[in-house]
Amino acid sequence: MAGRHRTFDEAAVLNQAAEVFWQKGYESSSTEDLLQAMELNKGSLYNAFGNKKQLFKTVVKHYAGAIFENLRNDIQESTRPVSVIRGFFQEACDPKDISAHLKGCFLGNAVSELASIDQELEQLAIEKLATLEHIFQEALDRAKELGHLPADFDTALNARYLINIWNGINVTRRMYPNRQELEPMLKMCLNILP
Amino acid sequence: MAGRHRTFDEAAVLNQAAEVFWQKGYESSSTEDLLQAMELNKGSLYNAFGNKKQLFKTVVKHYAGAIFENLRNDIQESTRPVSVIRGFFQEACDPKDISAHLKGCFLGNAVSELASIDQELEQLAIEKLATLEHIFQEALDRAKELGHLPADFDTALNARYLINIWNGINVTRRMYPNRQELEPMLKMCLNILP
DNA sequence: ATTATTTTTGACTATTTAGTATAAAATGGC
DNA sequence: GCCATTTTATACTAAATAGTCAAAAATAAT
Repeated sequence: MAGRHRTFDEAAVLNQAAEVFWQKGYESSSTEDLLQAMELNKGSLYNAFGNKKQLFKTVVKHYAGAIFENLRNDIQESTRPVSVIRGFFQEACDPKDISAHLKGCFLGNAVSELASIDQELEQLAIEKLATLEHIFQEALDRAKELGHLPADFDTALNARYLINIWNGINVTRRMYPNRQELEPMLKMCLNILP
Repeated sequence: MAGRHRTFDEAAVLNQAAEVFWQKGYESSSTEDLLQAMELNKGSLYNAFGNKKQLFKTVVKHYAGAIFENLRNDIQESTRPVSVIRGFFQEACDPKDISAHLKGCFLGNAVSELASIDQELEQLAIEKLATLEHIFQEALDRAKELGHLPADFDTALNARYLINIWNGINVTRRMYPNRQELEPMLKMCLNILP
């Protein structure tokens, strides 16, 4: 295996690309925007990632992979999985990084934007949102095992309820980008949990 | 006031433009797309509506005006305003026109897309979504007057809850574009209503 | 009828877009 | 050291983009 080595860190440039796609969406992120954020030259980008669409797919998988692994770990390691879920939603109402309010949910944005633009990319984003729903369900299942939820608690239905709240918050937080206007509503939404 | 008359129906071409913006979003709707759907020539469009951004503003106002007037009428005329709200959400789960599932909510899509692209257009969409929230509240207020809701029912909080469900459904319906997968979750969401 | 005003039409422009091509630089295997 | 291979750098292209312009067509007021 001869040849010159990559001079950039693949994970790092994918994170930079994720920021751009997250903030501007798919279509409005120009290759120039991406190149500048990733600090790459055109040849390097096309050589390493193919084209804009393939880059987006790689970025979504990289991004979702990282987020979901963290969340799954937090749930597995916690003795109170319901609290992890609550914290996940609380963070959306009151993010450390205020720009998160403006950016919303990367995956939800992608579904909205790409529905009539690119079926394949939309499906990828949908698949990842469904994975998040499934992680919610895993957390609820674990809470049930721990006796924190009643035996007849429908974890599938409630996980779907939660992903819907999540999808909602990520638009509603743009309407009301401050904790005070969101928290009472969120509290009400999460009344279904102990 | 001399001069040639308009040969097109303004409301009709705005509806056509709304279809395009609704389906493809703001940035991905090219002037060519709009021209073709509106069956206008370039000069006519720019003469009548200024530019793409102004057209979008006009379209949003036209669209929201029509929808909201209908919904307000339905609420005012009904003796069961809660049923009108339920019907509004039910329609989102099981639309007569299946393409509505793919298009989602025009206003919610606009908020998602435009957040980091155009502040002014985002604010307009947010304002219209807030109007929808306010219509929900009017309906709940009326239901309270009619004795359909308890005297201590917090209509503002519940209206915010409902707009969040609405924002959620419009992404979740893309994940599950069929009644069966949405209805049980929607039923659960609307358990807060009698 | 003439004239001032408005709409319609379609050609035109300057800019931006995603993606390509080609050559130089770097590197490992022999 | 040489050569095959890979990455990097940048100039380039073809297509699409939003928006302009000037002339023709239509109309109302005088």
